[in-house]
Amino acid sequence: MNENPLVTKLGNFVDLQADDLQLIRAWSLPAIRLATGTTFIAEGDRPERICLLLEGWGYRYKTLRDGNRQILAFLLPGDMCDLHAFILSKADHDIAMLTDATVAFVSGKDVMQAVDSHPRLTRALWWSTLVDEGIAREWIVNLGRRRAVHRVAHLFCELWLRLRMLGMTSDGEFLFPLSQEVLSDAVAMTPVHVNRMLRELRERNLLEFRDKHVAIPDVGRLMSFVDFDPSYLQLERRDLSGDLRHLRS
Amino acid sequence: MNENPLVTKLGNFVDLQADDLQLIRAWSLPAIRLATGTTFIAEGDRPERICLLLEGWGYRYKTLRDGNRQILAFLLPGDMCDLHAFILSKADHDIAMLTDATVAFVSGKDVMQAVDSHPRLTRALWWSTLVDEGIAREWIVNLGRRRAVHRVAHLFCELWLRLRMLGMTSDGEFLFPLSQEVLSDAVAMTPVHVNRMLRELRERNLLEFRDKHVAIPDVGRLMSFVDFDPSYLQLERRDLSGDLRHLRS
DNA sequence: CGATAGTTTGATATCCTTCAAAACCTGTGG
DNA sequence: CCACAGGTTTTGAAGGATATCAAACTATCG
Repeated sequence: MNENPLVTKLGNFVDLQADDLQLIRAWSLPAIRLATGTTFIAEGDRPERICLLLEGWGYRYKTLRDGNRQILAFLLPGDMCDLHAFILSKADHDIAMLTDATVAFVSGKDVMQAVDSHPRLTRALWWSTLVDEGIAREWIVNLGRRRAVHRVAHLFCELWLRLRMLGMTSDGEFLFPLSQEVLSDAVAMTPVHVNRMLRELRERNLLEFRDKHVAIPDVGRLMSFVDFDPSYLQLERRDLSGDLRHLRS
Repeated sequence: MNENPLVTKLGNFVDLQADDLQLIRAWSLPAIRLATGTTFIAEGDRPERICLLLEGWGYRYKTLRDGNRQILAFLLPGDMCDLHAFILSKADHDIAMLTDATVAFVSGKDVMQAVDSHPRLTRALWWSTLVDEGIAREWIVNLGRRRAVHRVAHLFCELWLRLRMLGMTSDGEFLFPLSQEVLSDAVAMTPVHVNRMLRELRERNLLEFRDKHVAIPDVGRLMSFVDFDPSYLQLERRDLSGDLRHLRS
């Protein structure tokens, strides 16, 4: 967690070289504090700069006309929150902070220049947007085909692995700063029912809650409870064998 | 529909230059016929080549251990079916054909070389994966927050617009080769309930079915019925004003 | 014409929502 | 240190949307 979280994340895909690292570190300054609840991208915005999340939790969501909100993704340190909005030139959903956070704003021009001159970095950024897409697809499966208990449990498995990769877990537990209402908008249920499902998970000894922390007594048991398949998170270092070796280095 | 569908699609984002076009056209040969039901990517595969869909319908899906299937996306002409699987080096879901189809296989090496040498084309491909991500996110909203009737109606709005962009609609109608069972796996309902929702849409004069075609008597009415917001499909040509102009051309 | 897949309808079961209220926290001011 | 206010969590009871089960009907194709 001392390393720049974007470096940690992209390093999972390519061996970044000195100049790539320098670029990323330059992007990460100056660090800016944002308060819980700050919306920094609203649907329809045409962002001029890209927000890199360095610390704290954010989320993407859409609000329907009837006021219902669906959370599309949780944003964790290392995530470039609105890269897609910049590339597509127009945001199709809102992004806001769930906790106090620190971010850095990178000018879009800088990123696009880097894209044109650093193919290795470009591929790494592209890769990271594809991982996000994979997460979105698994979210579809979760909402479409899993029962309430499993839906909630699946989300905790995902968060566990993403946070662990960032070094933000310790001893089978992590900081979980979200209210049950926020959770309910992520798993598409009522807060009341989320509450009951959490109780069930507690009673099955799959999860424990203290202060604002979740503990997972036995990660393996939780994962087998939901039949969790982590491959969509692309956590294993890319395999270097095969045709691609010459493209890296 | 005479133009190469990938050119049509990417042309929506950048003005492709002669060499980009040449490359894409070269990718599109030789054209290969695939029969309905062919699976060409299974979860865990590490594809060496990328499949470009030229004609017909495909779909992405995941199958859970209990046998339930969730369709993640429909693939239409111009879609590079497994680009992400190639970039990520491992497929996290299956891809198969819903109709007879014609495709072209591009070697991954060729694509990656193009990526390193044609920044404009790279950005266009990246853009197209981001549009797919936007579609996936809207799918999340659809499954999470819309009632059955609206869920089905929303899907037809999306298909209408995507097909129209490709010139595959005529006169308020299009070829819809899917069974209600396939549809039910896309909208996460039982086939029985899909059937009832289709009846309701028919009774409301929002949709009509003949042979294997759907007709939408009044697209505007269908869209306002679901409160459909097309912005996630990124159909408007990218706005050329602002900081970005120098990056294009 | 029969076989097979897809569509349609009905009756009953269930998961989740909705509505309502109590209990519990957390911070704040007196 | 207590009282109080606002948000969050928890519990209960009843209703509704969708699933499940079962079967008839229809279309298509050899």
